[in-house]
Amino acid sequence: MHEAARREKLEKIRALGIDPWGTRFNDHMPIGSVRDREREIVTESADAEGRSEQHGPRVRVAGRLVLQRRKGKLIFADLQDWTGKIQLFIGKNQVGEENWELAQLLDLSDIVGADGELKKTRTGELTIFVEKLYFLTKSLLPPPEKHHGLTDPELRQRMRYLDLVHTEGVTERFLDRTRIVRSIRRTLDEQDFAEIEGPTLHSIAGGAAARPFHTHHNALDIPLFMRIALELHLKRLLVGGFERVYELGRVYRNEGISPKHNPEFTMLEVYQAYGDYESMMDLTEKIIIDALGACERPLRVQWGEQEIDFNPPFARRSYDDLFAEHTGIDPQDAAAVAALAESLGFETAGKHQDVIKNEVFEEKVEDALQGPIFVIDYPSSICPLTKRKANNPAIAERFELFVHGMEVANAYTELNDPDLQEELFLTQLQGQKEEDSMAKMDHDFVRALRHGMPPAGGLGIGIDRLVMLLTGSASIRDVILFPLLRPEGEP
RNA sequence: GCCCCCUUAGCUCAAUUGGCAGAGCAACUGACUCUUAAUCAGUAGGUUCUAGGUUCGAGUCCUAGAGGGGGCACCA
Repeated sequence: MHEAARREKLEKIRALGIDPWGTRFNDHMPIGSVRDREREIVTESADAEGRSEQHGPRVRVAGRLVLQRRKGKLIFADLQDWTGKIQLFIGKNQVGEENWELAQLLDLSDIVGADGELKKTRTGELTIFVEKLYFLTKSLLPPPEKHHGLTDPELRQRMRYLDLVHTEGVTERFLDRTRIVRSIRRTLDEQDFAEIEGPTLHSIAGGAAARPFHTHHNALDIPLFMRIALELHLKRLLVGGFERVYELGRVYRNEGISPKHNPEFTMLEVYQAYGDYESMMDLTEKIIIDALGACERPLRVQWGEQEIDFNPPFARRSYDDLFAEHTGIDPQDAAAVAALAESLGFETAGKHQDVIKNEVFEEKVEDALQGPIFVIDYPSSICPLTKRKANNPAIAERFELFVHGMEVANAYTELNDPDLQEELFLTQLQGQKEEDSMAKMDHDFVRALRHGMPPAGGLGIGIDRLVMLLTGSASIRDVILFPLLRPEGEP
C-alpha cells in the first residue's frame, strides 16, 4: 500500500509533463565538492535592521532524498550522493509555483537534481537554497527506518543496494576496495609488470589444493573446472618470455563459507623472472604500503580491539623457529611432532611427517601470528611447486604472510626443474587424496618447463582478505559486494 | 556436513506463566517559512517464516522444513 501512494504521485508527476524516470542531467557537482566550497560564502555587513546578507556560489547537485522535514510552506531535505550529503532548502515563495507543486510530490528515496545558492541557515547548516528542482527518478518502495537503517545482516547482503545507501560507511568501504585494487595495479604497472588474462575454465584445476566447481562445455562435450588458482598459466607465460607478469582475477573454490571464506574470491598472482622469494617479500611490502596510502590510511591500522603496524620491514621468521617457539617441540623430531599431533586429535597414520607437522603448525602457530609477519622456509614436501634450497633440499624457498592469524600472501621461488616437477606431480603426498593435493599432473605444464622457464619469484595475495585488514573489516562479506547466499525463497 | 542462536507491520523492535498482536519510524489527512531522527492532532497498516501437532485457547510449547547469523569441519 506504500507503493500505491507512490504510484499515485508518479502519475501526478506525469500530469505535470515531467518524465518520472528522468533524463540525462549534465554538469552537476559531487556533493563532497560542493561542501568544500563553504569558504566561498561571503557575508555582507549588517544592514540597517542589523541583518547580514549572505552570498554563496551557485551549484547544481543530483542525488537521492534520504531525509525530509516538511514545515508548512518550507521543506528541508537531505540529498545524498556517493560523496556525501547536503541539506536542501525549498521554500514556497522562493522556488515559485511550478517547483513547489513538484516538491509536493517528492517521497523519500526519490532521485532529484537541484540548482541553487550555497549558503548557511540561521543555525549554521550548510544548505543549498533551491531555485530549480529537477525530477530524475521515482522510487516506488519505501526506504528502511530512517534512524536505525538496515541492520539485519541477511537483508544487508541480499539488498546491498539499500545497504550502500542507508548504512553509514558501506559505500566508503567499497570505494576503499576500489582504491586498493587500483593502487595494486599502479604499483605493478610502474615496475613494468604486464597484466594478462588467463583462462578461467580449466580442464585441470591445478595450482592449489582445493575442490573445484565442475562445469561442462556442450560443443566439445568435455568436463571443465572453474579455476582454483592463476599460477600454472602465468608460469607458462614466463616460459614464453613474459618476464614480469600478473593477473588480478576471480578464482573459485568449492568449499565452506565463513567470515574468512567466500566460494569466489579475488586473487593477485605476480611472477618475476630472475627474482626469488626475497624479491617477492619486498614487493609484498610495497603493494601493501602503497594500498594504504591510496586509502589515505596510516601504516598503523585499527582492527577490532587491536592495532596492526604495517611499518616495513615486516618481521621474517622461519617456519621451524616459530614451530619450536609455539609448541616447545623440536620440529626435526618426527616422533615428538607426531605425538603432539596425536594429542591434538589429528590422524597421523600413513601421513608424511611434514604433513603432520603442518597440521600442528596450522593449529598451534598460525592463529597466534598477529603480524604482519613473513613465515619463511617451509618443509619442501608440502610445497610441490616450489624450488628447494640449494644447500638443503628439505626446505622450500617459500613464505606466507600472516596478519591477525590470517594468511594474506603466499609466495615462493618457483620450481623450474621439469624433471623434479614431474616427479612431484607423480608422487602424491602420502595420505592425501588427489583431490586434496596441490600436485595434479599437468603434462602440458611440465612440457612447458622442459622448454625452459627462467628462475623466478612468484607471489599470490588474497585481495579480499587484504581489503579486510586494510579497512578494519571483521568478515569477508563486508568487503564482497555480493557474497554467495542461498537463493531467496518465493515470497 | 554437524552444533547453537535468530525469524512478529515496508524498516527497527515490544508482547509477564500459554489468555484481546503493540510501539517508533515510514505511509495517508490536517496545522506550521530556518528545520536537524522537526513538532503537534488524527487515520490506516499483520499468513507472528512455512507445514503439522498439543491445548478450551499458541507469537509463546512440541515435531519437521526454509532462510539467516555464529562456531566446528572442510580450506594455500
